[in-house]
Amino acid sequence: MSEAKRKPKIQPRREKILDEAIRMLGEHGFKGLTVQALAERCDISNAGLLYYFRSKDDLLLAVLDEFEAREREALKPLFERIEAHRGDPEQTWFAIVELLHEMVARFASKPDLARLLYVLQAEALDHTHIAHDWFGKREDMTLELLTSLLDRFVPDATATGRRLVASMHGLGQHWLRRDMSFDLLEEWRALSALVLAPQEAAADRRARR
Amino acid sequence: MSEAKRKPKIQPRREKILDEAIRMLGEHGFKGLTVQALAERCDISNAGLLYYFRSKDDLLLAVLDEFEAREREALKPLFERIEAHRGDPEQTWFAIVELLHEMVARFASKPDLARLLYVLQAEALDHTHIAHDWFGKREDMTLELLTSLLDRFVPDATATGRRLVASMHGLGQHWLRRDMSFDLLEEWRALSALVLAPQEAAADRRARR
Amino acid sequence: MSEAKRKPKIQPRREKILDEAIRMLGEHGFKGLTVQALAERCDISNAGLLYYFRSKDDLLLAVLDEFEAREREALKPLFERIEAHRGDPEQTWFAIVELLHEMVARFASKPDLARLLYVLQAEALDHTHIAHDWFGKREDMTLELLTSLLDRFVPDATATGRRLVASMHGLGQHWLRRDMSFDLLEEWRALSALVLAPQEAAADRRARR
Amino acid sequence: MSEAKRKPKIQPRREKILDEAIRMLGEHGFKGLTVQALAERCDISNAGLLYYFRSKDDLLLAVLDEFEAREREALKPLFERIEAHRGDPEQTWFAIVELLHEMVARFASKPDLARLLYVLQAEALDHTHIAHDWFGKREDMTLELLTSLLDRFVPDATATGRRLVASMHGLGQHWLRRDMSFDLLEEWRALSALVLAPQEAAADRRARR
DNA sequence: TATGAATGAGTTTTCATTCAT
DNA sequence: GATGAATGAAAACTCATTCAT
Repeated sequence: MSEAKRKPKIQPRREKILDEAIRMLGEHGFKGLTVQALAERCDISNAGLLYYFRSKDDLLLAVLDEFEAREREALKPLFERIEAHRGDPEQTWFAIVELLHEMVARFASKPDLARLLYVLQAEALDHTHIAHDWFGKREDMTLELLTSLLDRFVPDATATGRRLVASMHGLGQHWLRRDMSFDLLEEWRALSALVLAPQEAAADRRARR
Repeated sequence: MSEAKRKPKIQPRREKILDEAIRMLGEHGFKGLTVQALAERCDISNAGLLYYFRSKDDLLLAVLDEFEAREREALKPLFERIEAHRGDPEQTWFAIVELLHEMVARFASKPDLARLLYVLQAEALDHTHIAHDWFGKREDMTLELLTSLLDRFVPDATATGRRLVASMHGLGQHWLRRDMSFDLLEEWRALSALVLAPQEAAADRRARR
Repeated sequence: MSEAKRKPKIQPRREKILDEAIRMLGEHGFKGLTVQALAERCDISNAGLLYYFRSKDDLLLAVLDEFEAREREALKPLFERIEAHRGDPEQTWFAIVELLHEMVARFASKPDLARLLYVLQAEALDHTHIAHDWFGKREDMTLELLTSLLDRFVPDATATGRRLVASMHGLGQHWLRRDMSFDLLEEWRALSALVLAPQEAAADRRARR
Repeated sequence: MSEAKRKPKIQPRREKILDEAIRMLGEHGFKGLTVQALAERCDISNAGLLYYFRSKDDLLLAVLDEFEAREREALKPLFERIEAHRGDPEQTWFAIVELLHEMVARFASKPDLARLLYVLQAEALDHTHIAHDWFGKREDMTLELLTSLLDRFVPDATATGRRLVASMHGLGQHWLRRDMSFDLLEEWRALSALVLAPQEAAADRRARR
């Protein structure tokens, strides 16, 4: 019974705010979010919210870091698997494909996160946007990661990485814009297969030998 | 004489405002744009600007329509060529590929327009955004267009159209995010080729016969 | 009759605000003044006031400049008289004494200005205060002015100038603190006479010869 | 043993706060001081500070009383000497002059205290300021004190007292405003000598007899 | 056509203060 | 004694919009 009482406090305030902020940022973007509105949704006062995050800017950065931490956490086992199969190219390849798939699966299952990412990313195209650099670095890292993963399998790993990133994000946004009315995962499987086709073919050949 | 008079105002006020608005909207988005700032850049007063566009919302819609009109105008000859080659599948196919290429070429040569599109598109993911419907319709139309064009060549034209749209926009955004540091057209040629590969192959086969 | 109608607008808004600001700044200091309160007293909205002065800081600086301009204007004939008597030391001396007297007379007749000066001056002791530099410069100028005026009559003009400035301000503040309950001018005449006593004596001697 | 324990807290919290408050009040005035900022400098929490002083207002009054207590303590021997020499006018006179000198010497050696006094004094010109009455009383007492001391030596003791107070404070403020760039004590000796000149002369005459 | 003046509604942020622990 | 959490009230400033001229 004491558990029942504790329930509403199971999620400490800070977490609650971050959660709600992710949702609202995804809906209205950073400029469209008002501290007031966020506070209301968290059943806390305006000033109460700013007790946890000293400013709206700080909140944004905190949300972004939280977002990335969650992402990293969720993808961690996939990276480990890739590492584990390092000796076996075929298995590594499958692991990489699965990683790409899982990245998209995350968004498909948590559209809030997807919206957050795409809306802020576009807003942050503006060089004066507080999150501009954050997204710049993130893009760099993603690209580097993919490049290093694909390096063994692909002639121009950079270009292939870029194509994957671009089409993945493009598809994700398109999916959101169409109100999630098609099967994102299915489509991604097809599209990524096309992007990786030459390599698949090569892998195929290798496998048949 | 009337020409002489017009000279210093070669670009009438309304045009000037639209032009400047395109730039500024692309930089800061709709919410990031202030009437004041735009007016200043146009050497006009706050109230003066709103004489031309009754409200900030109206201005946005006007910009969007202007944008589409220019787009349509620029792409018109391409559509006409497709129409003209209607009888010859191979020529039609080439015309379609060239249309796709030209779409991207437009953005590569006018990054302002590209920014405008992507920034507003993301902002408009918000269902309450004034431009939400506009972008919804635009997406529908683009998709329908591509579907109808590809219908004769592709088994699942809808899916292929979607893939093209998604990867095109994804690549465009990626290009902006990377500060236009790679050759967008080159990359798009490669990526679109991959997306269209099965069809290319079929077209190839057809051509050899 | 049209004059009667114009009456309430005889003092344009900007002037009205400056006037009221002088009063309120003198009462509560800069930090104690709220834009809101000032706006109310001027029968204008918060935002309306900031239409004339872009920020509270700007307002302060404007007030200070206005203050100085009025001061300069009021003292101008005195300076001219000093200049006019340049050839006659005795007359010059009387003119200087009268200038000092008039400086104080201004404050005695406009306690608002006196309060403004003293309150802000103390606040601006803080090096980070917006008006810190302004008061620094003003002090320098006053000192230089007095020094140059006294130079012909006094061995250490700098020290004498300092003593005059110090005792003048000290007396003025004391007068305000005692709710203007004594005759400021009378006291200043006596105090300044003491400060200038050695010179008076010398002048006396000269005169008797 | 209890001494050993106290060592790291040689200066108990309350003292520390008062000390730091004197400094900060002197820098930014009462309105410019934030409880938060003061607490930080004292390595104590916001709420912790208000445990010692129930409110910011209380703190101010406590600081003021502390200030006066220290002042009284420091000047005590001087008063005693005056009292001791009561029978000998010449010695009494010298003791009074020394008292005035010591008052200024205190400020010269502790500019923090001087700033505190002048900044708050000016702020408190405002009738609604919490310390307004405190400073009113203080001024009264100082004046009464000087008047009673000078009464035996001077025709108009009130006026002479006023002149001393005024020029003393005026000089002190001027000294702070000029960033303590001249020798305050030297200047005060000269200025006070001028203010007391007629009496000095009389005392002189008396002494020669 | 165009503007100067003005505003209502809202935005982020600050601050003294409270209270349960 | 002391603190973390929280708040109500207010502050300066912004912004789209209106209106008389």
